[in-house]
Amino acid sequence: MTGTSKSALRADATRNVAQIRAAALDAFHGRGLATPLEEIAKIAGVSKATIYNRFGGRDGLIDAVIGELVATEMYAIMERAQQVADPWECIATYVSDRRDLQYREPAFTDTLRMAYPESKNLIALANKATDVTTELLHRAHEAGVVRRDFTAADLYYADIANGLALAAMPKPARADYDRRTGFFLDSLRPQ
Amino acid sequence: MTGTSKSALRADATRNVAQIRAAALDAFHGRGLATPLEEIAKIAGVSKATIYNRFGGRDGLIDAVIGELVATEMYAIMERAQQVADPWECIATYVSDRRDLQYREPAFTDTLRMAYPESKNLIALANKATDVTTELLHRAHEAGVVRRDFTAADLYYADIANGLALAAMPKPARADYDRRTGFFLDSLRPQ
DNA sequence: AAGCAACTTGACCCTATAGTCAACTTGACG
DNA sequence: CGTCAAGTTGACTATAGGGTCAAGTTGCTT
Repeated sequence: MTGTSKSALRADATRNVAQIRAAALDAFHGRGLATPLEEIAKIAGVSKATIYNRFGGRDGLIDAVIGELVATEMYAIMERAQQVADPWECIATYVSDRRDLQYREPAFTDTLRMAYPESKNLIALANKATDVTTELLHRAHEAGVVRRDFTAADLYYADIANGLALAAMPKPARADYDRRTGFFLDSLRPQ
Repeated sequence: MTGTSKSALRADATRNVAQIRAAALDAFHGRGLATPLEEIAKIAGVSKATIYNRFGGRDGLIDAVIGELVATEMYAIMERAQQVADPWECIATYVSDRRDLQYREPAFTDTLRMAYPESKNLIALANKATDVTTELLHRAHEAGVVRRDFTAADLYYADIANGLALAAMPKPARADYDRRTGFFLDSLRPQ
Protein backbone atom coordinates (compact mmCIF):
# COMPACT_ATOMS: atom_id res chain seq x y z
CA MET A 1 0.00 0.00 0.00
CA THR A 2 1.05 3.56 -0.68
CA GLY A 3 -0.17 5.20 2.49
CA THR A 4 -2.05 4.86 5.74
CA SER A 5 -5.38 5.82 4.21
CA LYS A 6 -7.98 3.12 4.45
CA SER A 7 -10.17 4.58 1.73
CA ALA A 8 -10.01 3.80 -1.96
CA LEU A 9 -11.30 7.28 -2.81
CA ARG A 10 -9.66 9.19 -5.59
CA ALA A 11 -8.14 12.57 -4.80
CA ASP A 12 -10.94 14.59 -6.40
CA ALA A 13 -13.55 12.57 -4.54
CA THR A 14 -11.76 13.12 -1.23
CA ARG A 15 -11.70 16.83 -1.87
CA ASN A 16 -15.41 16.83 -2.74
CA VAL A 17 -16.27 14.93 0.44
CA ALA A 18 -14.47 17.57 2.47
CA GLN A 19 -16.18 20.42 0.63
CA ILE A 20 -19.61 18.84 0.95
CA ARG A 21 -19.12 18.24 4.67
CA ALA A 22 -18.10 21.84 5.19
CA ALA A 23 -21.01 23.12 3.15
CA ALA A 24 -23.45 20.88 5.01
CA LEU A 25 -22.18 22.07 8.39
CA ASP A 26 -22.61 25.62 7.27
CA ALA A 27 -26.07 25.17 5.77
CA PHE A 28 -27.42 22.91 8.54
CA HIS A 29 -26.18 25.38 11.09
CA GLY A 30 -28.20 28.18 9.61
CA ARG A 31 -31.29 26.37 8.36
CA GLY A 32 -31.51 23.08 10.16
CA LEU A 33 -31.33 19.58 8.72
CA ALA A 34 -34.07 20.22 6.15
CA THR A 35 -31.90 22.47 3.96
CA PRO A 36 -32.35 21.49 0.27
CA LEU A 37 -29.45 19.34 -0.88
CA GLU A 38 -29.16 21.40 -4.03
CA GLU A 39 -28.26 24.40 -1.93
CA ILE A 40 -25.56 22.49 -0.08
CA ALA A 41 -24.22 21.23 -3.41
CA LYS A 42 -24.03 24.79 -4.69
CA ILE A 43 -22.08 25.97 -1.64
CA ALA A 44 -19.74 23.00 -2.02
CA GLY A 45 -19.25 23.71 -5.71
CA VAL A 46 -20.44 20.29 -6.84
CA SER A 47 -23.62 18.93 -8.34
CA LYS A 48 -26.42 17.46 -6.27
CA ALA A 49 -25.67 14.04 -7.73
CA THR A 50 -22.22 14.07 -6.15
CA ILE A 51 -23.80 14.27 -2.71
CA TYR A 52 -25.77 11.15 -3.55
CA ASN A 53 -22.61 9.48 -4.86
CA ARG A 54 -20.53 10.26 -1.78
CA PHE A 55 -23.09 10.13 1.03
CA GLY A 56 -26.07 8.26 -0.35
CA GLY A 57 -28.48 11.12 0.28
CA ARG A 58 -29.56 13.34 3.14
CA ASP A 59 -29.55 10.61 5.77
CA GLY A 60 -25.94 9.67 5.06
CA LEU A 61 -24.90 13.30 4.98
CA ILE A 62 -26.54 13.89 8.36
CA ASP A 63 -24.79 10.83 9.73
CA ALA A 64 -21.51 12.32 8.54
CA VAL A 65 -21.89 15.76 10.14
CA ILE A 66 -24.24 15.40 13.09
CA GLY A 67 -21.32 14.64 15.34
CA GLU A 68 -19.53 17.87 14.68
CA LEU A 69 -22.81 19.78 14.40
CA VAL A 70 -24.64 18.63 17.50
CA ALA A 71 -23.17 15.63 19.28
CA THR A 72 -20.17 17.47 20.68
CA GLU A 73 -22.29 20.19 22.25
CA MET A 74 -24.87 17.69 23.44
CA TYR A 75 -22.33 15.57 25.26
CA ALA A 76 -20.87 18.71 26.81
CA ILE A 77 -24.32 19.60 28.11
CA MET A 78 -24.87 16.16 29.58
CA GLU A 79 -21.49 16.13 31.26
CA ARG A 80 -21.83 19.64 32.58
CA ALA A 81 -25.15 18.77 34.21
CA GLN A 82 -23.71 15.59 35.66
CA GLN A 83 -21.03 17.64 37.39
CA VAL A 84 -23.43 19.91 39.27
CA ALA A 85 -23.83 18.64 42.79
CA ASP A 86 -26.98 20.46 43.89
CA PRO A 87 -29.96 18.46 42.56
CA TRP A 88 -31.99 21.48 41.53
CA GLU A 89 -29.07 23.29 39.96
CA CYS A 90 -28.28 20.10 38.10
CA ILE A 91 -31.65 19.88 36.36
CA ALA A 92 -31.85 23.65 35.94
CA THR A 93 -28.47 23.69 34.22
CA TYR A 94 -29.46 20.81 31.99
CA VAL A 95 -32.74 22.40 30.91
CA SER A 96 -31.17 25.83 30.38
CA ASP A 97 -28.30 24.43 28.34
CA ARG A 98 -30.70 22.48 26.12
CA ARG A 99 -32.71 25.63 25.52
CA ASP A 100 -29.54 27.53 24.74
CA LEU A 101 -28.49 24.93 22.20
CA GLN A 102 -31.94 25.03 20.60
CA TYR A 103 -31.59 28.76 20.23
CA ARG A 104 -28.18 28.53 18.59
CA GLU A 105 -28.57 25.32 16.61
CA PRO A 106 -31.83 24.45 14.85
CA ALA A 107 -30.36 21.04 14.01
CA PHE A 108 -30.54 20.16 17.70
CA THR A 109 -34.32 20.35 17.61
CA ASP A 110 -34.32 18.26 14.42
CA THR A 111 -32.28 15.72 16.35
CA LEU A 112 -34.58 15.67 19.37
CA ARG A 113 -37.55 15.27 17.04
CA MET A 114 -35.86 12.38 15.27
CA ALA A 115 -36.82 14.14 12.08
CA TYR A 116 -34.67 11.71 10.04
CA PRO A 117 -35.25 8.23 11.42
CA GLU A 118 -32.96 6.69 8.79
CA SER A 119 -29.93 8.50 10.15
CA LYS A 120 -28.46 6.11 12.72
CA ASN A 121 -26.21 8.66 14.37
CA LEU A 122 -29.06 11.10 14.76
CA ILE A 123 -31.29 8.47 16.33
CA ALA A 124 -28.51 7.35 18.64
CA LEU A 125 -28.07 10.93 19.81
CA ALA A 126 -31.77 11.42 20.38
CA ASN A 127 -31.96 8.22 22.40
CA LYS A 128 -28.93 9.17 24.44
CA ALA A 129 -30.55 12.51 25.25
CA THR A 130 -33.72 10.76 26.33
CA ASP A 131 -31.77 8.44 28.60
CA VAL A 132 -29.93 11.27 30.28
CA THR A 133 -33.14 13.25 30.73
CA THR A 134 -34.81 10.29 32.35
CA GLU A 135 -31.85 9.74 34.65
CA LEU A 136 -31.50 13.38 35.72
CA LEU A 137 -35.22 13.72 36.24
CA HIS A 138 -35.26 10.59 38.37
CA ARG A 139 -32.58 12.04 40.61
CA ALA A 140 -34.42 15.34 40.81
CA HIS A 141 -37.60 13.55 41.84
CA GLU A 142 -35.73 11.56 44.49
CA ALA A 143 -34.29 14.76 45.87
CA GLY A 144 -37.73 16.33 45.87
CA VAL A 145 -36.64 19.36 43.85
CA VAL A 146 -38.91 18.72 40.85
CA ARG A 147 -42.63 18.07 41.11
CA ARG A 148 -43.46 14.38 40.93
CA ASP A 149 -46.02 14.74 38.17
CA PHE A 150 -43.52 16.27 35.74
CA THR A 151 -42.26 13.52 33.42
CA ALA A 152 -39.50 13.15 30.85
CA ALA A 153 -42.20 13.12 28.18
CA ASP A 154 -43.36 16.51 29.47
CA LEU A 155 -39.87 17.94 29.04
CA TYR A 156 -39.65 16.38 25.60
CA TYR A 157 -42.96 17.88 24.52
CA ALA A 158 -42.04 21.31 25.86
CA ASP A 159 -38.67 21.36 24.13
CA ILE A 160 -40.05 20.19 20.79
CA ALA A 161 -42.74 22.87 21.07
CA ASN A 162 -40.08 25.47 21.81
CA GLY A 163 -37.92 24.34 18.91
CA LEU A 164 -40.81 24.43 16.47
CA ALA A 165 -41.77 27.93 17.61
CA LEU A 166 -38.18 29.08 17.13
CA ALA A 167 -38.23 27.77 13.57
CA ALA A 168 -41.66 29.14 12.69
CA MET A 169 -41.54 32.62 14.17
CA PRO A 170 -39.11 35.54 14.06
CA LYS A 171 -36.35 34.63 16.51
CA PRO A 172 -37.12 36.25 19.87
CA ALA A 173 -34.53 38.48 21.50
CA ARG A 174 -32.18 36.51 23.67
CA ALA A 175 -33.44 38.24 26.81
CA ASP A 176 -37.06 37.31 26.09
CA TYR A 177 -36.05 33.77 25.26
CA ASP A 178 -34.11 33.37 28.49
CA ARG A 179 -36.93 34.86 30.54
CA ARG A 180 -39.31 32.26 29.07
CA THR A 181 -36.84 29.52 29.90
CA GLY A 182 -36.95 30.89 33.43
CA PHE A 183 -40.75 30.62 33.52
CA PHE A 184 -40.49 27.05 32.37
CA LEU A 185 -37.97 26.19 35.05
CA ASP A 186 -40.22 27.73 37.68
CA SER A 187 -43.05 25.47 36.59
CA LEU A 188 -40.96 22.39 37.44
CA ARG A 189 -40.72 23.13 41.17
CA PRO A 190 -42.91 21.14 43.54
CA GLN A 191 -46.41 22.63 44.03
CA MET B 1 -87.48 40.28 -9.01
CA THR B 2 -88.42 36.72 -8.32
CA GLY B 3 -87.25 36.43 -4.71
CA THR B 4 -85.59 38.07 -1.74
CA SER B 5 -82.16 36.75 -2.65
CA LYS B 6 -79.57 39.45 -3.16
CA SER B 7 -77.17 37.25 -5.07
CA ALA B 8 -77.07 36.77 -8.81
CA LEU B 9 -75.73 33.23 -8.39
CA ARG B 10 -77.28 30.52 -10.46
CA ALA B 11 -78.86 27.57 -8.67
CA ASP B 12 -76.01 25.16 -9.40
CA ALA B 13 -73.45 27.70 -8.20
CA THR B 14 -75.39 28.26 -4.99
CA ARG B 15 -75.43 24.53 -4.36
CA ASN B 16 -71.71 24.29 -5.02
CA VAL B 17 -70.97 27.13 -2.63
CA ALA B 18 -72.86 25.29 0.10
CA GLN B 19 -71.09 22.02 -0.64
CA ILE B 20 -67.67 23.65 -0.72
CA ARG B 21 -68.30 25.45 2.56
CA ALA B 22 -69.38 22.20 4.21
CA ALA B 23 -66.38 20.34 2.82
CA ALA B 24 -63.99 23.08 3.92
CA LEU B 25 -65.40 23.08 7.45
CA ASP B 26 -64.94 19.35 7.58
CA ALA B 27 -61.41 19.32 6.16
CA PHE B 28 -60.17 22.37 8.07
CA HIS B 29 -61.52 20.87 11.25
CA GLY B 30 -59.44 17.76 10.86
CA ARG B 31 -56.30 19.08 9.18
CA GLY B 32 -56.15 22.80 9.80
CA LEU B 33 -56.26 25.61 7.28
CA ALA B 34 -53.43 24.19 5.16
CA THR B 35 -55.54 21.33 3.79
CA PRO B 36 -54.92 21.03 0.01
CA LEU B 37 -57.78 22.65 -1.91
CA GLU B 38 -57.93 19.65 -4.21
CA GLU B 39 -58.94 17.51 -1.26
CA ILE B 40 -61.70 19.91 -0.26
CA ALA B 41 -62.90 19.98 -3.86
CA LYS B 42 -63.05 16.20 -3.91
CA ILE B 43 -65.12 16.07 -0.71
CA ALA B 44 -67.43 18.73 -2.13
CA GLY B 45 -67.80 16.82 -5.39
CA VAL B 46 -66.55 19.70 -7.55
CA SER B 47 -63.29 20.53 -9.27
CA LYS B 48 -60.57 22.62 -7.72
CA ALA B 49 -61.25 25.37 -10.25
CA THR B 50 -64.75 25.83 -8.89
CA ILE B 51 -63.31 26.78 -5.50
CA TYR B 52 -61.29 29.46 -7.27
CA ASN B 53 -64.39 30.58 -9.17
CA ARG B 54 -66.60 30.85 -6.08
CA PHE B 55 -64.13 31.92 -3.37
CA GLY B 56 -61.11 33.26 -5.19
CA GLY B 57 -58.76 30.77 -3.57
CA ARG B 58 -57.78 29.65 -0.09
CA ASP B 59 -57.90 33.10 1.47
CA GLY B 60 -61.46 33.71 0.37
CA LEU B 61 -62.52 30.25 1.46
CA ILE B 62 -61.00 30.81 4.89
CA ASP B 63 -62.79 34.15 5.12
CA ALA B 64 -66.03 32.32 4.38
CA VAL B 65 -65.73 29.62 7.02
CA ILE B 66 -63.47 30.95 9.76
CA GLY B 67 -66.48 32.39 11.54
CA GLU B 68 -68.25 29.08 11.91
CA LEU B 69 -64.97 27.23 12.39
CA VAL B 70 -63.25 29.34 15.02
CA ALA B 71 -64.77 32.76 15.65
CA THR B 72 -67.82 31.44 17.47
CA GLU B 73 -65.77 29.43 19.92
CA MET B 74 -63.22 32.19 20.31
CA TYR B 75 -65.82 34.77 21.25
CA ALA B 76 -67.34 32.33 23.69
CA ILE B 77 -63.94 31.92 25.34
CA MET B 78 -63.42 35.66 25.60
CA GLU B 79 -66.86 36.24 27.07
CA ARG B 80 -66.56 33.36 29.49
CA ALA B 81 -63.31 34.75 30.86
CA GLN B 82 -64.77 38.21 31.13
CA GLN B 83 -67.53 36.82 33.33
CA VAL B 84 -65.20 35.32 35.93
CA ALA B 85 -64.94 37.71 38.89
CA ASP B 86 -61.81 36.37 40.60
CA PRO B 87 -58.79 37.83 38.78
CA TRP B 88 -56.72 34.66 38.88
CA GLU B 89 -59.60 32.40 37.90
CA CYS B 90 -60.32 34.77 35.04
CA ILE B 91 -56.89 34.44 33.47
CA ALA B 92 -56.70 30.74 34.31
CA THR B 93 -60.02 30.11 32.60
CA TYR B 94 -58.94 32.11 29.57
CA VAL B 95 -55.64 30.28 29.18
CA SER B 96 -57.21 26.85 29.76
CA ASP B 97 -59.98 27.50 27.28
CA ARG B 98 -57.52 28.61 24.62
CA ARG B 99 -55.49 25.45 25.15
CA ASP B 100 -58.64 23.38 24.95
CA LEU B 101 -59.59 24.99 21.65
CA GLN B 102 -56.10 24.39 20.30
CA TYR B 103 -56.46 20.73 21.17
CA ARG B 104 -59.80 20.39 19.44
CA GLU B 105 -59.33 22.77 16.52
CA PRO B 106 -55.99 23.05 14.68
CA ALA B 107 -57.42 25.98 12.71
CA PHE B 108 -57.38 28.02 15.91
CA THR B 109 -53.59 27.85 16.01
CA ASP B 110 -53.47 28.77 12.32
CA THR B 111 -55.57 31.79 13.24
CA LEU B 112 -53.37 32.84 16.16
CA ARG B 113 -50.32 32.48 13.93
CA MET B 114 -51.96 34.61 11.23
CA ALA B 115 -50.87 31.91 8.84
CA TYR B 116 -52.95 33.50 6.05
CA PRO B 117 -52.40 37.25 6.22
CA GLU B 118 -54.59 37.81 3.14
CA SER B 119 -57.66 36.53 4.93
CA LYS B 120 -59.21 39.61 6.49
CA ASN B 121 -61.53 37.74 8.81
CA LEU B 122 -58.70 35.59 10.10
CA ILE B 123 -56.53 38.62 10.79
CA ALA B 124 -59.38 40.41 12.50
CA LEU B 125 -59.88 37.40 14.77
CA ALA B 126 -56.20 37.17 15.60
CA ASN B 127 -56.07 40.86 16.46
CA LYS B 128 -59.17 40.60 18.59
CA ALA B 129 -57.59 37.73 20.52
CA THR B 130 -54.45 39.75 21.07
CA ASP B 131 -56.47 42.69 22.38
CA VAL B 132 -58.36 40.54 24.84
CA THR B 133 -55.19 38.84 26.02
CA THR B 134 -53.54 42.19 26.63
CA GLU B 135 -56.59 43.45 28.51
CA LEU B 136 -56.99 40.37 30.72
CA LEU B 137 -53.27 40.24 31.45
CA HIS B 138 -53.30 43.89 32.41
CA ARG B 139 -56.07 43.24 34.91
CA ALA B 140 -54.24 40.21 36.26
CA HIS B 141 -51.09 42.26 36.74
CA GLU B 142 -53.03 44.99 38.52
CA ALA B 143 -54.54 42.43 40.84
CA GLY B 144 -51.10 40.97 41.46
CA VAL B 145 -52.14 37.42 40.52
CA VAL B 146 -49.76 37.05 37.55
CA ARG B 147 -46.05 37.79 37.68
CA ARG B 148 -45.20 41.23 36.34
CA ASP B 149 -42.56 39.98 33.92
CA PHE B 150 -44.99 37.73 32.08
CA THR B 151 -46.15 39.55 28.94
CA ALA B 152 -48.83 39.05 26.30
CA ALA B 153 -46.04 38.18 23.86
CA ASP B 154 -44.94 35.43 26.24
CA LEU B 155 -48.42 33.91 26.19
CA TYR B 156 -48.52 34.25 22.43
CA TYR B 157 -45.18 32.50 22.02
CA ALA B 158 -46.16 29.71 24.38
CA ASP B 159 -49.46 29.07 22.64
CA ILE B 160 -47.96 29.07 19.15
CA ALA B 161 -45.31 26.64 20.38
CA ASN B 162 -47.99 24.43 21.86
CA GLY B 163 -50.07 24.51 18.68
CA LEU B 164 -47.09 23.64 16.50
CA ALA B 165 -46.19 20.73 18.75
CA LEU B 166 -49.77 19.46 18.57
CA ALA B 167 -49.60 19.53 14.78
CA ALA B 168 -46.15 17.97 14.50
CA MET B 169 -46.35 15.16 17.05
CA PRO B 170 -48.78 12.36 17.82
CA LYS B 171 -51.62 13.99 19.75
CA PRO B 172 -50.97 13.59 23.48
CA ALA B 173 -53.63 12.00 25.66
CA ARG B 174 -56.03 14.57 27.00
CA ALA B 175 -54.88 13.97 30.58
CA ASP B 176 -51.23 14.63 29.69
CA TYR B 177 -52.18 17.70 27.71
CA ASP B 178 -54.23 19.13 30.56
CA ARG B 179 -51.49 18.43 33.08
CA ARG B 180 -49.06 20.40 30.92
CA THR B 181 -51.54 23.26 30.72
CA GLY B 182 -51.55 23.13 34.51
CA PHE B 183 -47.76 23.43 34.64
CA PHE B 184 -47.94 26.41 32.36
CA LEU B 185 -50.57 28.09 34.52
CA ASP B 186 -48.41 27.52 37.60
CA SER B 187 -45.54 29.31 35.90
CA LEU B 188 -47.63 32.48 35.61
CA ARG B 189 -47.99 33.01 39.36
CA PRO B 190 -45.87 35.67 41.03
CA GLN B 191 -42.43 34.38 42.07
C1' DA C 1 -87.57 26.03 -27.05
C1' DA C 2 -83.86 28.84 -28.29
C1' DG C 3 -80.21 31.64 -27.06
C1' DC C 4 -76.87 33.30 -24.08
C1' DA C 5 -74.59 34.49 -19.95
C1' DA C 6 -73.26 31.97 -16.03
C1' DC C 7 -70.97 28.12 -14.63
C1' DT C 8 -67.87 24.04 -14.49
C1' DT C 9 -63.86 21.51 -15.52
C1' DG C 10 -60.02 18.71 -17.55
C1' DA C 11 -55.93 19.82 -18.84
C1' DC C 12 -52.78 22.71 -18.47
C1' DC C 13 -48.47 25.56 -16.42
C1' DC C 14 -45.47 26.78 -12.55
C1' DT C 15 -42.72 26.16 -8.31
C1' DA C 16 -39.92 23.41 -5.28
C1' DT C 17 -37.60 19.36 -3.91
C1' DA C 18 -36.04 14.35 -3.99
C1' DG C 19 -33.90 11.11 -6.46
C1' DT C 20 -31.61 8.58 -10.80
C1' DC C 21 -28.66 7.67 -14.79
C1' DA C 22 -26.24 7.66 -19.39
C1' DA C 23 -22.58 9.94 -21.04
C1' DC C 24 -18.69 12.43 -20.37
C1' DT C 25 -14.23 13.62 -17.72
C1' DT C 26 -10.16 12.65 -15.11
C1' DG C 27 -6.91 10.74 -11.64
C1' DA C 28 -3.70 7.09 -11.10
C1' DC C 29 -1.30 3.05 -12.29
C1' DG C 30 1.56 0.06 -15.23
C1' DC D 1 1.64 8.50 -21.61
C1' DG D 2 -2.13 5.49 -22.69
C1' DT D 3 -5.75 3.15 -20.54
C1' DC D 4 -9.76 2.58 -17.86
C1' DA D 5 -12.07 2.40 -13.47
C1' DA D 6 -13.55 5.96 -10.56
C1' DG D 7 -15.85 10.00 -10.44
C1' DT D 8 -18.91 13.85 -11.95
C1' DT D 9 -22.83 15.95 -13.85
C1' DG D 10 -26.63 17.86 -16.86
C1' DA D 11 -30.73 16.35 -17.84
C1' DC D 12 -34.06 13.64 -16.66
C1' DT D 13 -38.22 11.59 -13.80
C1' DA D 14 -41.49 11.86 -10.01
C1' DT D 15 -44.31 13.98 -6.29
C1' DA D 16 -47.04 17.57 -4.37
C1' DG D 17 -49.29 21.61 -4.38
C1' DG D 18 -50.91 26.38 -6.15
C1' DG D 19 -53.04 28.68 -9.75
C1' DT D 20 -55.21 29.54 -14.75
C1' DC D 21 -58.02 29.07 -18.94
C1' DA D 22 -60.23 27.50 -23.37
C1' DA D 23 -63.84 24.77 -24.31
C1' DG D 24 -67.83 22.63 -23.17
C1' DT D 25 -72.28 22.41 -20.34
C1' DT D 26 -76.41 24.17 -18.20
C1' DG D 27 -79.73 27.19 -15.77
C1' DC D 28 -82.61 31.02 -16.69
C1' DT D 29 -85.18 34.40 -19.31
C1' DT D 30 -88.19 35.62 -22.81
